[in-house]
Amino acid sequence: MTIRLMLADDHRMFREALRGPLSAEPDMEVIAEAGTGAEVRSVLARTQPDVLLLDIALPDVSGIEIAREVTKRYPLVRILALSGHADRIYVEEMLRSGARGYVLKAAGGGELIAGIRAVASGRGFLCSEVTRLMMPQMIDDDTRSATPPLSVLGKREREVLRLLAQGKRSAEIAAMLGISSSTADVHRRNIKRKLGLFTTADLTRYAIHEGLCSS
Amino acid sequence: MTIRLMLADDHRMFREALRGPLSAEPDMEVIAEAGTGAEVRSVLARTQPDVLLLDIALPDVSGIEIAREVTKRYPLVRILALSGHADRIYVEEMLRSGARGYVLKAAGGGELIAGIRAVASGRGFLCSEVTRLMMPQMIDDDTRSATPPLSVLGKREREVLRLLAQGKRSAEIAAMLGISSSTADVHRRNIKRKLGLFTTADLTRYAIHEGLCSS
DNA sequence: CGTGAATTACCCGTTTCCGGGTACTTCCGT
DNA sequence: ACGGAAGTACCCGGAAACGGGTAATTCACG
Repeated sequence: MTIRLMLADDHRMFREALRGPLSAEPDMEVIAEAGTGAEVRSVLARTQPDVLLLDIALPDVSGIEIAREVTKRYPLVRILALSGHADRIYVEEMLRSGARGYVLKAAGGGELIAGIRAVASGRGFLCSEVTRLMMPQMIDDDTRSATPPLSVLGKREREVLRLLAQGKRSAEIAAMLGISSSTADVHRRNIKRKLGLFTTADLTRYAIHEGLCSS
Repeated sequence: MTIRLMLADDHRMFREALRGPLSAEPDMEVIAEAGTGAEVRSVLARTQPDVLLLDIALPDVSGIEIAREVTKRYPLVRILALSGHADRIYVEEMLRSGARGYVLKAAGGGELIAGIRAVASGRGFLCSEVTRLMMPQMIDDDTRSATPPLSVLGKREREVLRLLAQGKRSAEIAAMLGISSSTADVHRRNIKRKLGLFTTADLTRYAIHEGLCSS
């Protein structure tokens, strides 16, 4: 039985290069590609693969959001997340959002193929490095790994965080959002408390990391 | 005549996938690979390719720095930069550091192969999107594009910037570098003046963008 | 050798961020 | 209906950043 694949990654060179080895597998066929979240949506509206290889960092919308939508709208499509970075927050969030597996680009093609087969047959799959990363979960006290997901913040808090990371001062943020500067300060405090962060640089890095703004 | 290639990119999956199409070209041969700057150095010490395909974002050291070293130490090795991002600052800096060409990963394999051939034969090469990016050079007034390269900062200034972006306060930076907090403040002011930036968030984004720290 | 930049260090007053607290309203889930 | 969280807004004093200025030393380059 043939596994129909779809590749979603903004690096066209990568997609093209990957098509060869995957198509060479006797049980695999690449039926579609997409370079942006919008393209993923539009392709899926017409045809659904068995397995969606989804890069977590699409240029227009995060892989997490796409994974949520796809899982909800096309529950038969199995998502295998692809990432350039070993980062626990992303792994957890992607799995929570419906991905069945997670493979690092630092892994070899062999692990990718094994992952595709695993999720196609209904199992989960984590590449070996991600498995190792998730292992010390109970004892790892590293602040970085423990940074909460963006979802702990409310809508307003996310807005304020984005503007802070863009370099706006409290007074500017207040003016932009039509609130007082006291309120902007309160949001800043709440954001820091919830994320366990301290300085504006910490907040900025977090915001970039979560895709709220770009560097 | 065969062009001997070396691939330097931290994504093993990408390197593996790219090897196939490149080796299939009758005039090309992939002789080496590297996933880190350290590996690039150690491989080059033993053997030099004709063309080095160099990803600008290696995990341990920036492609800019590697390009500088390679250009100085192995002037016969021609560097073709590979990047996931169309960003003028990087393009200019890589070209200044000795790269003969620049190709985006968003480009197709065809442009990569054309680029390899061009630099192997002594010409320069920019993929079409990068060419377009460099075009409006004279009229583009966007602050973002005008942000100066990291090289405008002195050694100390770069150290201070890195620590600022990591969330350290002036007093902490002073203690860490063995200087007074006044001096740390002066460096901060000079950095802002030179880069034309204002807030700590601005500095943090810049530092991340320049590869001085991660998000 | 002279000059400019980098590095070091301080003065000052102002603004912003920060962290402690207070309180009210609205919305949503149980 | 009730409770908790989000959103709004303020009080306070202190810390840190900010931006104006001063100055000295060292180093690299023409």
